[in-house]
Amino acid sequence: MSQVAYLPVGKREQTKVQNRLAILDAAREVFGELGYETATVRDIIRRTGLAAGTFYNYYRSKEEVFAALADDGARRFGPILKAIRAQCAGDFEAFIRRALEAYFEFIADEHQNWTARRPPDEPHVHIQGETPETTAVFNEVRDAMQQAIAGRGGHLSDPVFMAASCIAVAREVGERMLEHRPVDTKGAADFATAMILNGLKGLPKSPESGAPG
Amino acid sequence: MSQVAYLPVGKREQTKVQNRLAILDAAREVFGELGYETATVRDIIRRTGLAAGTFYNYYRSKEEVFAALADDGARRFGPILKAIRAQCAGDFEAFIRRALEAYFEFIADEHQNWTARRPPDEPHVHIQGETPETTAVFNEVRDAMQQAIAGRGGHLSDPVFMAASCIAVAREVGERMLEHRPVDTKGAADFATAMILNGLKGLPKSPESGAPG
Amino acid sequence: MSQVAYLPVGKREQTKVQNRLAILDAAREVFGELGYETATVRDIIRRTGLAAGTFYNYYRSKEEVFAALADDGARRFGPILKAIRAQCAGDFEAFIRRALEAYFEFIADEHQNWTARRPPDEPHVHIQGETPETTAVFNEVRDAMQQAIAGRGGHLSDPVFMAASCIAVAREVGERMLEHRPVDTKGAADFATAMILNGLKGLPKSPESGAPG
Amino acid sequence: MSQVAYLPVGKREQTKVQNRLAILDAAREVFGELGYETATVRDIIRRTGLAAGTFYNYYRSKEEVFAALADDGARRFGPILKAIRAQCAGDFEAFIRRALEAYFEFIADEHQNWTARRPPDEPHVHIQGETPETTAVFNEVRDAMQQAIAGRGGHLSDPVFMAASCIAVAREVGERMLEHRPVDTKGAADFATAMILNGLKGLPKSPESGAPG
DNA sequence: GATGAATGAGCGTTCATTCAT
DNA sequence: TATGAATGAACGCTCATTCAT
Repeated sequence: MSQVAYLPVGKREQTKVQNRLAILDAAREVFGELGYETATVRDIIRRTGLAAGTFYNYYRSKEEVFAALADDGARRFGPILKAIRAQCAGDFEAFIRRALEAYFEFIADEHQNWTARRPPDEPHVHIQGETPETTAVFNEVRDAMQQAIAGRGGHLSDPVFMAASCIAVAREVGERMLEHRPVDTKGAADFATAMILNGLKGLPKSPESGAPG
Repeated sequence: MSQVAYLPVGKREQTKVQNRLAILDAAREVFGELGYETATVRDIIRRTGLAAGTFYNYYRSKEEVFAALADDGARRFGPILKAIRAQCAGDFEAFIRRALEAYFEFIADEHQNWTARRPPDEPHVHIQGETPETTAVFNEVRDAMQQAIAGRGGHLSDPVFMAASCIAVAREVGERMLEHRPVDTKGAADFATAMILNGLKGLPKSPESGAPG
Repeated sequence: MSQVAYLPVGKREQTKVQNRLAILDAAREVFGELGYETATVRDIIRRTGLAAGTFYNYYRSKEEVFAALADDGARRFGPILKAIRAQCAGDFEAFIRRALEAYFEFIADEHQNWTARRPPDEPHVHIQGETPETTAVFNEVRDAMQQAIAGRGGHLSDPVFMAASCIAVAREVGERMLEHRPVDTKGAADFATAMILNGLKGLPKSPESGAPG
Repeated sequence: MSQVAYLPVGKREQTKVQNRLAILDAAREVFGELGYETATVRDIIRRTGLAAGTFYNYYRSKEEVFAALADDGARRFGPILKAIRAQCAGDFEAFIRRALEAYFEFIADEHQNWTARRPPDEPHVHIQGETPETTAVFNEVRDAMQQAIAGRGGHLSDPVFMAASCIAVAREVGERMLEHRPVDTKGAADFATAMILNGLKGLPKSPESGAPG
């Protein structure tokens, strides 16, 4: 009967953590399969085996569980990206290359973990590449790129267009990558890096091109 | 006493045309603001001041009014794009440049016409660049680009990644362009053209680059 | 230009009469095919080629056109039944027999006229036997039978049950008759008459059987 | 401390059972008053005092609650009828008599239970005898009669007319019976049995009587 | 009188959220 | 805290009826 708990690891707390994780997992699946709009809270809790009301003990709304997933992705990816920025200080090209590599690896992992959990051969609907987590990570890469581009001295055109373009390339290549077996993160990173760096290199030098500042 | 009516000009016909336009306009706004899933038929008709049932005198469903908007865009843009393809046969770079110009001009027009119709200073939520019409036009450009890229002889990397990237750049640059005054279609086209053509030029030459087949 | 009209037969009146008839015909068809609940006013007017609003120049509601059809049947059948009652005064069995014959002939005619008007081989839904008109005629026969039964001197059981039974037999046999080709009104009348008269003959003699009075 | 629960007795379970019954009762009333087509789900739930959505916690659709009522009747009456058929094998007249008795008793019970549940003197519209339950029971009797008639050796006229007539008599007599106090099932059964058996006996002997085959 | 678009109450149904147990 | 039935606003859509033309 004696129990010394240095951390909240009693039965109750374990259950709480487990339930929270179960909801998150289910939500990731459901959002991935159905998209945010089509997915319902019922879809999520049905997959956990918990009761409908229990959902609201953990998240106040469908929106909040979505945000929590995104947070989770950001929390795991944030340090990685920060390290890359530190290592590549001053070397723009190296930063772009390594950030893209990390991004593609993250979303490939995410996708793989999640699809791996399903029993094989079970009937299931087509699965979208985007989940809140991959979206959040994408947003982090985008912000980092925007800062890197905006902060770069030199002769380049409008940084808004530049960042938007780089981001767009990364997102699209990432989605295509996930659609093919085997998932080839190196190939995707090579392609996107070349496309982005060469594209940026060739841009007109005038920042007064009329593009928004 | 002589009266030659080239068009239906009775009051009834006028209101009919007006109502149809009002519904289309409202639908464009609502889809732009909320997206297809979130938008409801009631959102659309509420904005017209018409009664709920009246919507269904003009369109059989939410899907149909969406398709009508997309059709409209495609119908207006299709011939333009076809002419460009004919004129630039064989000249890939010229095709890319002119297709992008035409695309940016189209969405700029669309956006302007539509925002111009609103009473100024009326409170309204931020409006996304994407409407069914611009989406349809965008899809046409995408298809044309994919064909152009896939059909190009030579040593290039995976056309799936290439087309996806070009398209993504066009879309993102287009959205950023619309967010700033004055809307500078020339600047956007210059930027996107350079980004895409230079990006493509610098790609690794081996089709075995690891990209999906 | 001279026109001597003893009756309202001007163009206007003709159209009015024609429209009224067209609506009645269409309503008979539609009620027969779909039943009162499922049938819509739109179904009726669509079949006339008239405009929706025109319906309401002739009948105030779906209910009213239904009643008008019933009236029409009653108006045509009433004199026939009255004549039979006069001729068979005092002869209960003859009255039953001839009333049933007249009833089966009426509904067979009605059914035939109406199905005959359709172009052959045109696809159409299954058609119910009952229309407001046949229902009305049925009601007249029922009332006559109830009176005849109630008014008969003698030893019989409860007239409410008796009338209900006779009526039920007539209705059911009538419906089955219409379902078979060739429509055999004589056979139906023979059967129903025998069933009813023999059934009535064998009834227990006590009017105090506890049945409602 | 020992507690053996044979039935769920928590408050929740009680309300659930109560609600289910309330919905069934309301549905029986509404279908009886308005008929299946005219009745709406809202009519049903309004009468229970429950919220609109609650209906769908118990039944998936209007159709399903109707089927549940019919099932209920059939489930209760089926064994009774089966026993009668077994006991009367070969004795057609006994079968008819006892089947009719059982039928009239069933619908009388049904009617009584249901009207008893209403608060007395509350204003309410007249209620038809037919509910899904009585309809289902009636259908069972009909099927049994049709088989008995069709399977009987001998010289009789068309079984289609015969079965239809017997059934019609049973139905109509049943409805009249319910309309009068006190409800006299014995009187109704005596009457219907005599009417049917005598009616059948007196039928013309030739199967070529002109009735449809 | 004929027209047919406009109306709006009402339909069956869904679903995020609440709350008594 | 977990439960799951209850809630009720909102959905897409239908249709009897009205009314300006």
